[in-house]
Amino acid sequence: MTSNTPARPPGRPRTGVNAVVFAATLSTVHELGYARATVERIAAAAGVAKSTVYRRWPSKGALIVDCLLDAFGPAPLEGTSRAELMSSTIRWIAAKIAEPGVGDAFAGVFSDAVSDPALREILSTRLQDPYRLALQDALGEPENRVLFFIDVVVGVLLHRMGMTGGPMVDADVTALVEMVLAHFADGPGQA
Amino acid sequence: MTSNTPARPPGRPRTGVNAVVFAATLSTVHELGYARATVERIAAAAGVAKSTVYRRWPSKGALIVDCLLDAFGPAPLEGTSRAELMSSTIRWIAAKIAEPGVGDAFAGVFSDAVSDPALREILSTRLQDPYRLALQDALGEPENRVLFFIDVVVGVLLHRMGMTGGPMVDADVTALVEMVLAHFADGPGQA
DNA sequence: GAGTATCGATACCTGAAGTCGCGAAACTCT
DNA sequence: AGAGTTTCGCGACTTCAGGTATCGATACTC
Repeated sequence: MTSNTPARPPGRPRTGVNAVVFAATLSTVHELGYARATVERIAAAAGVAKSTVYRRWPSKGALIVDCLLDAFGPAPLEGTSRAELMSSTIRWIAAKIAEPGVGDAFAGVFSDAVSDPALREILSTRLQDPYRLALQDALGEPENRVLFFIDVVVGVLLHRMGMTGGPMVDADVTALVEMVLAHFADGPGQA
Repeated sequence: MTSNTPARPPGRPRTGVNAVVFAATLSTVHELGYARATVERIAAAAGVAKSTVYRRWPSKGALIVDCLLDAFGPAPLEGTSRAELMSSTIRWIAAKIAEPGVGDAFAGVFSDAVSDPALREILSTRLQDPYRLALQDALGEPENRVLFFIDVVVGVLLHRMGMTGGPMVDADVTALVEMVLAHFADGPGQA
C-alpha cells in the first residue's frame, strides 16, 4: 500500500461544473431539440468554454449518456411483490422520460447510436447494463428476459416520443404496465 | 372536365430511376450505416447526380421514408382470426426490419424525426397512417389502441436494433407475439 | 421551332463535430 | 519561493454533410 492515498493529483483541479453542464444540456435539448442542441450552445448555456466540455467528455454522445445517467439516478426498485416492483419501475422510467429534455436526449442519442458502434457500446455499457443487472437481481429473471423487458418498456416510450413529439399519456402507460405484468406474471422460467 | 387528360406535362420527362435510388439507398445504409450514408454517396451508388435526388425528394429524411414505403409495401393482413392477423402482421414487420438496411434506415430516420417536426409529420403521415388505418379496419380497433399496438411492435424492434446493432432473434419475436396477443385477446373495448 | 423541365456536373453556403494552440490561473511538491 | 503540472477561457481551424444554385445539354409537348 504505497500509493493508497492519491490525495489529489498535481495540476489545477477541475471546477465542479458537471452538474451545471448537465442542467444546461437538458434545458438546451428541451428548447431546441437534440440536433440543434450543439455542444457550443450547451457550453454557452452552462457558462463554460467548448473546450472544457470536450476535455471531460470525448463526444457529444458520451456527454448525453452521462447526462442521462445523472438524470435517471439509481433505480428505485420499490415494491414488495414482483408485480409492484415491475409496475413502479415502468412508471418510474415513463416519468423520467417525460421530464423536459430527457426524452428528447434519450431518443436523440439512441438514434445516433444506430450508426455509431462506439456510441452504442457506451450506451449499452454505461446506461443499460447497470439497470439490467439491478433488475436481474431484483426480479430473479435471466438476462434475456430482462433485456426483453427493457426493450419493451423503453422502446414503446421512445417510439411514442419520436412519433408524437410528446411523452406517453398516463392511460397508455397503464396499458403498458398491464400488458407487461400479464406477460411476466408466470415468473422466471419460460423463454 | 376540360383538363381531365393531363397526358404528360411539358418538358423532359423524368427517367425511371426511383427503384434504382431506393436499392442504392438500402445497400448504402446497410454498408455504411445511416449517418455515413450521405446523399452524395447514395446518388453515386445509384449512378445519378446528387441534384437529381434533391429534385425528387426535398430532404434526406423524405427519401428514406419513401424508400421504406417502397421496401415495406402494402401490409399483407393475412389470417382468418384476430390472433392470426396480429401474429402475421408482427412477424411481417419483424422480418422487414431485419432485412439489410431497412432497420438501420428506419431507426435513423426515426431518430432524426425527434428533433425535426417537419420530418416527423412526413413519417407519421406517409408511413404510419396508411398501416394504422388498414389495421383499424382489419382489427376493428379504435385509433388509440392501434397506435399503442404500433408503438409496442415497432418500438421494441427498433430498440433492440439500436441497442445491439442487429435484428431481434426469432425466439424474442415469438415472445413479443405472445405478449401482444394476450393483451389484445379480449377484443376492442377497453382502454 | 419555341417553350419547358429534366439531366449530369460542379461550385458553393451553412452549420455542427471535433482539434489545436495560446496565455492565464490554480494547484502540488521540493 | 519556485518549478512542474493540469485546467481554464478564448478563438482559430479542419472536416464533413445537408442543401442550394448555376451551367450547358437533352428530351419532350405544342
